[in-house]
Amino acid sequence: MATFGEFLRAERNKKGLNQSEFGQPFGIIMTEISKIENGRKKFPFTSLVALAKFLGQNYSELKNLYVADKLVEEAHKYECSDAVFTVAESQSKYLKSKNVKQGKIKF
Amino acid sequence: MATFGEFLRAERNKKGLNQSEFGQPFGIIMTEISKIENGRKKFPFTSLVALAKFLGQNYSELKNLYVADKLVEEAHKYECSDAVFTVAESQSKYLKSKNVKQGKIKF
DNA sequence: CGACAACTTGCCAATTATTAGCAAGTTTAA
DNA sequence: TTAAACTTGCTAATAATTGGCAAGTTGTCG
Repeated sequence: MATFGEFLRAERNKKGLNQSEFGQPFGIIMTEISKIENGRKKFPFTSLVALAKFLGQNYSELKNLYVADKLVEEAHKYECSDAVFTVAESQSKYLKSKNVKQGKIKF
Repeated sequence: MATFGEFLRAERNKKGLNQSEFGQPFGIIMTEISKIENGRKKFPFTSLVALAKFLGQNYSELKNLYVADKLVEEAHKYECSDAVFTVAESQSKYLKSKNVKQGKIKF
């Protein structure tokens, strides 16, 4: 499992495109693609649906990869052990069960 | 496993303090503590060490709780399933192994 | 029903973070 | 050495987060 940037670079190479060509469909210029592949900035979330189509991949899975990247960055920023992801998962489950009980189906 | 805000509120109640008193040692006024307990804004990270001491708790565990809260918020913002946390963990492990191979011990 | 303490929320200005794009520099391969 | 592909530094614009005050709730006690 690679980072989102590395994943993008691999997909781009599969298609034999350079950064300029790859960015075209999303209106992203070469230098931005470079920064994205190198993890210096995020792929714009608003283009993620288009990206999934372009890559012929499942949107939800792609989104998971995308968001996971952010989570990892956050965890490393705070120098957390990987245990933090387990804690997060149980907090998430807790929140959902709480909201179900309160009738807030919004999850 | 509760949210960080709920956790704080529980700890405060254990000590029998009101929000004003609880915020005192960290220089945080009542309305801010309220927002923090209700998850409307973050406890300042710069005071987390002091908080751990004040609560007599292990700093790393407290930090995990604190950061996990952020991760959950992010995951929900993007409407991700809990699978995202597992993906994140494996991405994190991948990054670490990659950095070890490159001699960057910085994790 | 007041009155008071404890708490929540809305709003705003100020700080902080993130972004897009260009310019300049680096790498790679012929 | 040259050119294409890529990376990085810088800056102005945009977006996100914060602290604090004011105004509004809630809950309890007499």
